[in-house]
Amino acid sequence: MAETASAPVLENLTLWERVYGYLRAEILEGRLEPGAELAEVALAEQLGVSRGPIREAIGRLASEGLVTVRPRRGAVVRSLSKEEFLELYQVREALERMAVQLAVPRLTAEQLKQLTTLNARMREAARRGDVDAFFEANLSFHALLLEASGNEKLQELYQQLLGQLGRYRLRSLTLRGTLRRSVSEHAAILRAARRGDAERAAQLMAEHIRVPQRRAKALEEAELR
Amino acid sequence: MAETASAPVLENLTLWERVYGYLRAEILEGRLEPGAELAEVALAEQLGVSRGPIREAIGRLASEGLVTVRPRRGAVVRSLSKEEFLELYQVREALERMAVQLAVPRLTAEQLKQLTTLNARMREAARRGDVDAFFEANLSFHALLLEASGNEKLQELYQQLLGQLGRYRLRSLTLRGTLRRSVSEHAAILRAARRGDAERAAQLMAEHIRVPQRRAKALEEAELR
DNA sequence: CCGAAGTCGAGTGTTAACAGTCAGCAGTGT
DNA sequence: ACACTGCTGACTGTTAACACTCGACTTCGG
Repeated sequence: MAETASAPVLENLTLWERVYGYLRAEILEGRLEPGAELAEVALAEQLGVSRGPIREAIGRLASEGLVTVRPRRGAVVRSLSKEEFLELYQVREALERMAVQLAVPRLTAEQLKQLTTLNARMREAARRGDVDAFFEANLSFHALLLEASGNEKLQELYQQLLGQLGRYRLRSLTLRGTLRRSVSEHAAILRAARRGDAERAAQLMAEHIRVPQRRAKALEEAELR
Repeated sequence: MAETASAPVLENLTLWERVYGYLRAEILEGRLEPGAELAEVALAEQLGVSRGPIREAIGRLASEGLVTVRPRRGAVVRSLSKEEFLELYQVREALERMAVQLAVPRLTAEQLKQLTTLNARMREAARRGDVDAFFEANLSFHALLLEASGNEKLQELYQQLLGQLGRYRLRSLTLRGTLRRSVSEHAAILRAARRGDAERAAQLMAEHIRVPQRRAKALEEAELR
């Protein structure tokens, strides 16, 4: 799972944990698409383990919402309906609003600088039209705020949520105008944060996250990638 | 296995699902206290199944935060430190604030009436000093708001969170003055809701949930029940 | 040609046994 | 008395095999 190479940390993970990490990465990085079936026997042979650890890994993934198990009929990679997608986005809004509110009074000068740098990188990527670089910096920006909240449970739930949402990317979000708007919304959040106005920053973040929601609401089911 | 008697619903659940339900109830209803060990062999014998389903059930509970598994050293019912308790409460604040914001524009006259009735029941229980009745109505009040939000994922996470938090009850919350204050905060939320002022209602709910947080923050670790 | 009952196979749910690990304890040496 | 080493038992992690379910295909009757 994203091995930080050259780390001779002796891998003391149990088998099911490694299977879990493998499957999770396969799903999050899109090699297993929504709807794909997870056959226990096939996976067991492919990975060289028995079905026990496979089942435990799949159970865990199901509990986190990445796969759906239909009792006696096998597991499939979960696919989200438009309604489910919107619901998850509302939860994200709730969590991230709270994260900002908690983070603002705790932000160090160093963290503020990092956030500013990340937003500058996004502005630059938007100017070049480099969508991938934009989204990467964007992810870091939001992740840094979550980290700065100091609430580990909040971070954990947020990461889990992103895992489910991240596989779906709205085309309309890659428009250049949309990218630029996103940058200026971030800037406004940072201005409020520098003033120490947590309530205002949180409010702006909530509105910022509502933008993709409105876009998604206007889409047909099929357009959800 | 913990059959809800006189429910002839043909139980088509798999074994591990029933074990899961049994253990979950044991934990939530306090028969298994935080720190208690969950020995696989003992449970298997006690419930008349093999260790497989037991392991799957425990894995699921771990994923939901009700138990902690220490690899190769068994599972124990999770106990929360003061810091973890506070973190979870902040997450609850985030979710419930969002629930109210979503619920207010959707509330039917029927639901508003139910909420008013529940709050009246709480006022009456507070007057009598009937703490149990108070908390029961209080739970229903909050649950109804979550339901009215129309967001199933939000409800699911909320219930999961309550499962973790519910086992710890702060003594200071049972003081009569605290109960009365809670009732009037609910009333204020309902007034804002009737006006259709979602933002204000959400704000009041957030503050309402911050009260127990402040109480908990002032406590020593041991006093957390 | 169409529908219903029967059969078969693939795959999941469950079990029992094997293998390895960790905590605790006894014993030895300093 | 104390620390360290090596054993032992209990328990978890994993495996392979058995049992049963459900879907798909075949077959038979109308």
